[in-house]
Amino acid sequence: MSAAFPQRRKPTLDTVAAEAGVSRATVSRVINGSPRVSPEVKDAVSSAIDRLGYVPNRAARSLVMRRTDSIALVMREPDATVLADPYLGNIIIATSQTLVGTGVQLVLVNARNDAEHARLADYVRSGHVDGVLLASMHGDDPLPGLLLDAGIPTVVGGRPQRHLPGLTYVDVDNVGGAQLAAEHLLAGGRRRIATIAGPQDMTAGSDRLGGYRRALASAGRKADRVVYGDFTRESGEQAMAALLARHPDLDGVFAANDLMAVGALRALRAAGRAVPTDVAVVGYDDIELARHTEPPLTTIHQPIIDQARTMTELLLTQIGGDPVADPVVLPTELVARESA
Amino acid sequence: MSAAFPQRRKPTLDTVAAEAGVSRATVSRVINGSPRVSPEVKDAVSSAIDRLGYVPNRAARSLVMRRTDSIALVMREPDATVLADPYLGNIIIATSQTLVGTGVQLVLVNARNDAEHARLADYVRSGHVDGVLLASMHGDDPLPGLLLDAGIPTVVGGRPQRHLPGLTYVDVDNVGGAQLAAEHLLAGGRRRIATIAGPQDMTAGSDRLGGYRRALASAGRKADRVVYGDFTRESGEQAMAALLARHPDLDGVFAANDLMAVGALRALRAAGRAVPTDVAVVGYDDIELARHTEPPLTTIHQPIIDQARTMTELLLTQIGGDPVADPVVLPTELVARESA
DNA sequence: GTCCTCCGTGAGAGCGCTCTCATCGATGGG
DNA sequence: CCCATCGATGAGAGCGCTCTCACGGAGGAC
Repeated sequence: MSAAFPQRRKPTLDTVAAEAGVSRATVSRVINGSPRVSPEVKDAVSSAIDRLGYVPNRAARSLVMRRTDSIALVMREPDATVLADPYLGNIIIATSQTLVGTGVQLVLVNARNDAEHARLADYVRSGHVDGVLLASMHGDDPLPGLLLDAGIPTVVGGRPQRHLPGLTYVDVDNVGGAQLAAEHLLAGGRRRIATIAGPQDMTAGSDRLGGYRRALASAGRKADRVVYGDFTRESGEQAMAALLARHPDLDGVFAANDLMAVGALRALRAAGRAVPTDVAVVGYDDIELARHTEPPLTTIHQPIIDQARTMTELLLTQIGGDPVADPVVLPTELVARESA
Repeated sequence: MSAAFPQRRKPTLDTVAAEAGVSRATVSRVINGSPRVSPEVKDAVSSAIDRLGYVPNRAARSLVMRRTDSIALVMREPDATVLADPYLGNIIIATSQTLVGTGVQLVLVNARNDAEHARLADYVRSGHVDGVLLASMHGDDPLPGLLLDAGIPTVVGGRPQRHLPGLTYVDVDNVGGAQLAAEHLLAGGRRRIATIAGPQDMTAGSDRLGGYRRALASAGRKADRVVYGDFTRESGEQAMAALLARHPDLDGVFAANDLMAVGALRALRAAGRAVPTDVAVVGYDDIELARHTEPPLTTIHQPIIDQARTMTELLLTQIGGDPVADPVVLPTELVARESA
């Protein structure tokens, strides 16, 4: 608003110091809110800053501070999956919103394969970010360990396959959520229940199957009707068809994610089974799509926004010097619609 | 892989120079690929770098280079909208993927209101990024102008309301897409067509209405059946109900986005009209949801990935010193499913 | 009145890098 | 045989900032 001439040479601390008639050190004190500056000098400096339109140079600051006031959000995901599933988009946006007002910037890093992992490690070590948020790790990804060894504050989204002491994570309660889903089916009077499970090399996949089994066990039933999919709609459709062939009498299905549930709905329709009359279906994730299916899908809602916020907050305190916090597991809840 | 001790003090240029027995300047030359270094020295330096696990400090480099090798992606959007619509997520991910391998980093900036705009301008002027990508601008946002004045390379996504000379944008062809949609309805034999238009203070809204009108005019028909929504599903549902009440005889509808089309589908079902038999519906955006509606939605596909890629490429060349390129408008295409 | 404390301020070093300029040895033309 | 030329290398300044330390003056204790 008050920059005298748009394109004159950018003012530096010295420029401001000269304008205000004080030393560079004093200007720095004013900018950083040091209490040891007299009110008059402070005002003089502030007005000089306004007059010149001075903005501190972040590179210079981070060079001497060895801090960058920015964190990286690393996504590790093959392209197609990323785009079909709004999960990552939500994580990204929620993270960025949590950061608003903290003065910390979000750097997005795409590490799709191992080659890019090497780059990434270098990048982080070059001191360009103060900490790292890891989204959607697969299997036994080496990245968390690498970062931990390098002493970079790191928070993982989702429980890592292998627990590393000193590495915090924020997970949503997959076990509890799946349990909720199965209990809902049971409470609805369904007795011949099956599940379309996710890949077992992902914790989301194995935990959800575990929760499902636990619920059935508590009710004194065997959980022996299991077919596996890979979290895509197509796999859900095939799995449902296989389930129907193998257990024609089933009356309830829990799909480990909504996309597979959508596929199941389609297979059920093709087989002439009415939902939920003949077969009740419960999904998992509560994606936008779930409220628009025919019938609308009963599913498990995950607090993605909370997850992103919690991850960010844990990372910031850790960067601030606090000891590494304990892992956090956020509760999930069932959203009852019409499919079960 | 080869860092001797994980946590020794980070090596600097001087460390490497000492290790290799050369001067700091020579090491710098090797790192930056200068041709004026003898092969033997080059090898000696490279191996010293490997041995020490040296990684250049970006802050120091950008301090002297006045370049940061990173760009900002600024999103301007109220929270709710962002999360419901995967558009931004796609733009973000596509941008980040375009940047892979260029050595340029992506910084995400959330400027939700005017207060945050001021911060943003400061942030950009503090030299933390070399250029700015503006996503989803509304109305006559002052931000593009601010950045243009500040001399920051900037590329806008979508056509800005007010054209600023010297500001490039990359748009998808909203006019052409809407025209395609209307022509598809006409080609299908529909004669009593209406449209659910979007907000007219957004170019996507007004351009799509324009394209629709143009198609009808070419066919020698009046485009007088227009109701406005705000791009939400609810508004689409209400708009469709209003349209039905006002023009009970209509046989085709073009909704300016898929969410409103989904609402329209619901209103149509509630009114007992069969789609596409009684009324044909065409949407716009080709969101994931569109392929799962009942019936699957015929819609206009936008090359979002291309848009993000093009924006990024234009920005990079501009940062590289090329003159500001002309705006680019990318073609859209009709995806025929079952609703029309 | 003297000494000590404490507060506000300035001087200056140094963060890790790039780049200009100087240097030095080798090469070649006259 | 000397000097201009050129290519490889080193010395050193400086990017804009923070922070330590020193300093001068005011105020309080004795």
